[in-house]
Amino acid sequence: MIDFKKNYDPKEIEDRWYAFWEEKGYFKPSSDSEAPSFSIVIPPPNVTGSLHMGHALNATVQDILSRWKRMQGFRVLWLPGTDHAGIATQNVVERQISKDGIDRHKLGRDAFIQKVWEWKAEYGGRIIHQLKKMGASCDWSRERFTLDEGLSKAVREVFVKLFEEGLIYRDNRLINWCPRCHTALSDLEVEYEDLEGRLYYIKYPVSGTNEFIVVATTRPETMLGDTGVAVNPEDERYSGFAGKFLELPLTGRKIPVVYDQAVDSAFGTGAVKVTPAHDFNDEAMGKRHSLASLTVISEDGRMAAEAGERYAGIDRYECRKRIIHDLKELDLLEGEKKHPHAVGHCYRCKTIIEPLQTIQWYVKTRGLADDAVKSVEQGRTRLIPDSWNNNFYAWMRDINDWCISRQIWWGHRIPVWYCPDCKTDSGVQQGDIIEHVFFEPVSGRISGSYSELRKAGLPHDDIVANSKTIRVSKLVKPLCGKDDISECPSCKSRNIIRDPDVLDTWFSSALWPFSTLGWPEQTGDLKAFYPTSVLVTAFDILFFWVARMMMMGGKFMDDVPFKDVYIHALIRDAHGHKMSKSKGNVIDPLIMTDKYGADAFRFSLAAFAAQGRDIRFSEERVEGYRFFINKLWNATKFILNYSSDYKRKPLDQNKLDLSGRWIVSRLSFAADEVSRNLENYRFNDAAGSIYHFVWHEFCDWYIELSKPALYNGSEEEKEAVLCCMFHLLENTLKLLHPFMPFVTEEIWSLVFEGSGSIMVEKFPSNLPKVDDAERQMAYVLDAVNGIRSVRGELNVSPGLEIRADIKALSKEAEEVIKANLPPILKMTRSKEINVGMDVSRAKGSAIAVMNMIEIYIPMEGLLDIKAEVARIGKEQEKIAKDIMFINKKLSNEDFIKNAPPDVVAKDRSKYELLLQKKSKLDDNLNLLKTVEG
RNA sequence: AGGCGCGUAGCUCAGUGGGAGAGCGCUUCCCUGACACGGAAGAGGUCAGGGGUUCGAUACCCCUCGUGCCUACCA
Repeated sequence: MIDFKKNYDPKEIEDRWYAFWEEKGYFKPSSDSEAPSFSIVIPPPNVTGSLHMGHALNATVQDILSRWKRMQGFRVLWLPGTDHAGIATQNVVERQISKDGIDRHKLGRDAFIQKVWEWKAEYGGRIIHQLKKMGASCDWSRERFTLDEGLSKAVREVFVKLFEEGLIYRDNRLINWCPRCHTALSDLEVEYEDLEGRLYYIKYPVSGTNEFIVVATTRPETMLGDTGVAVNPEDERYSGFAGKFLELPLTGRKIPVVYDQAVDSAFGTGAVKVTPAHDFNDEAMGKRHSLASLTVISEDGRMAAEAGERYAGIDRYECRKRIIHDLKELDLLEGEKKHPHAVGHCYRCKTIIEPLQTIQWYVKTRGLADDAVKSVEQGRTRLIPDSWNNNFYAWMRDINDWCISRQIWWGHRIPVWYCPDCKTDSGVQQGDIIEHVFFEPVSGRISGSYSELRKAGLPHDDIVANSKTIRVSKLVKPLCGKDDISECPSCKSRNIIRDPDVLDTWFSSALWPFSTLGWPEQTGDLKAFYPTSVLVTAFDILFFWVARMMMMGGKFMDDVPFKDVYIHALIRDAHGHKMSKSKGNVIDPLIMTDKYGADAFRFSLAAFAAQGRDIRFSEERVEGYRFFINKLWNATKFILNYSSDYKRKPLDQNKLDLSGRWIVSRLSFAADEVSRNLENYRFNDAAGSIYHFVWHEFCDWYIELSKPALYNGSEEEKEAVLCCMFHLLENTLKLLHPFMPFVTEEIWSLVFEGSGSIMVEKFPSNLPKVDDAERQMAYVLDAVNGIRSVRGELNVSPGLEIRADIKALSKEAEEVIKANLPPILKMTRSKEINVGMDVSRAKGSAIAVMNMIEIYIPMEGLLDIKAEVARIGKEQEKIAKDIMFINKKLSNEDFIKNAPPDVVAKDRSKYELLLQKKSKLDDNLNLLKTVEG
């Protein structure tokens, strides 16, 4: 006899089973190369991250799919890993070393990177460990990191190829710059937030007159870089200013008035200052009118030398105050007012970004994006739910070139070198236009062009090693190669300078579906598992990541990276707010697994995961699913209680009684539902199907129906029931295993001792069905439900055993009920039930009218006639309403003419049934009234 | 401003061109030999509002209101 605890306790078993599976190698793809492949690459979590709700849902979905497919016989690979999160990781380590007063520049590039690797070795595995707690069946032997040697090789290969094809290029234009992270950011890495700003009205004197043009701006500090003022050509207020100049206050520079359609006359004063070096719109406007571009804010967010002596070196927001103050002194500030507007922030550190003109590397995305769109349009990649298609198309249509260079150290360094000793095509010495800024003075120099510094006697290596920033003019010819370059191929100089920038982390993530499988080598994994079967992700990285993988996959693999993209919801708190640390509404998934067990938590996430809607997380529901697991546990315990000396036999349908045939049929139905729903990524429906079967069919009905046979039945009856029970339990556990791996494995091991792990069992399909069981079972269900209703509604004491008379309206009904009397008696707490086609109502009986039977329950003078009349009357009313409704439909010629015949037929038979029921209710009611009960 | 979505039982949400379902909560009753993490019986909904298409609309179309998100702009 197995020692079965009263209630299920997940704590002691989860880690044990996880270790067991891993040790057995079950997470690795089977070596059966004939089996069809099923592959998933994990969306690599940030190596600095720890598991949050989003990861938990994401991992649960992937694990359900992986375990399910594995049980279906697929050769499953779920490949895990993390990304190196360039900016985030660098920030973490910089903070760490700054506690010891160390700046990364003092440490030097190589030593700093070494520090980051050390940090990664110590803390980088946290999220992996947390995924294991969730039960994730990833193949850890294939775990990858975006900075691994192999993945770095892939990055290099891709960069060089794109460079050679001209799809990667350098350009000098305005980009989003984070002054704190000290790097460029892509468009996507900027988050806009509404802030309460101020709109300042500033008077710009018109040269040679006493007039002013008043401009309105939210960023007065940028006026130092103004190179024009624009007005709308239609704006009559400004019609006379063509060709005139303004005197830019605080600088004395003369700037032109230009006319541009883009100016909104209704906003502010209808005149807008133009600062091409610090605003994206102004940059475009400047280009249209050939205005100069003057950078007045530098990379650290302080005013640059060009801002003038009075302002240079002070912070951009301090400068704003000073400008306002100075304008007031000059009486050039006409006014100011509150003005809410959206301001871009760095997605990593939340610092307000500064548009800056810099030279960066870009990927030309147009053609790649068009191909990605085609793969969705042609269905080679499906987005699920497909309501995302339009969003995807729209974004891809408007995509800008992708800025991929970052001015940080942690990441894939750009494989490009520059030779200062060569000349540009136009004959300029390249060393003259490569500018170095040192971290601290070297031989008394803090900056200068490469040529100058060499002339001043600094050795090449010192110049490079001490450079905080290297600005390489666009004119300098980049040297790019698969292998590192140590000498200039044309002039053979060994004094070459490597581009200091690294690539955007997403650049390497974009290669993830094939770089992790060994590309650029043509590996067996690549052949077996690319394209991957499905990508599971949330919509918030659809563009960041999914779109870019599609672009790169199409370009380098000539095939989509995944056939399906299942886009799951975002998890919000119970009030629908996004979870965030600052709001303090974060729920830690590990606390959930600790409190309720990983299985209950996973099942909840699956049950929440309806397509197309965000999830409001409710802890109560997790608790509810823990109860469900306990229910399963106790059902198992019940079976084992009565089977200690039972030897398991294969299911023989001929030996089953009606309830057995019925429940076997229901199981088959439930199994089909689970599979069908999983096929369609309907995880909530799949979870619901199995939940309903286990609780409301298996436990509520079959176990109860089988009790008489188990308690008092013959050996044969008992054996038939147990045989059925084990069939149900076995398949239920298998159906549940992808959702709840731990408890199913635990029960499996206890019940089906010696049969190995449930993980490698076959997922149920094509289970036996029984056609007529449902119809016949309806009589039994009606009998039980009818009697229970009467008992409940008339408050018959639960302990009181009653008698019931059942009038069967068909021979079949009579026979079925007679054959199933013991469970009906037990389930209705009846001591006696008379069944027959000629049974009639005894005086003082309560009444229940069902479809094929009528039930009379003698109340021994306790029947409250008035209450019973009211009860029956209420039911009559309901039926009368239904009859009226259907009658109206059936007497409508258009309905008969236009509705599908089966619908009409269905309504007709429903109508007949209702009429019958009504007449029976009428008869019984008359009886009640006329003969005083 | 444009786009997408949502509004169904007290709450959280499924759902479908043929008179609406679940879980939790609520009411009444029961520790009946798997389970009180349980069992039985109930109550509860103009499917946001208005219009249209249809024999028939909660579902499809349009409008309004409320609500959430995304994208762009905001001098």
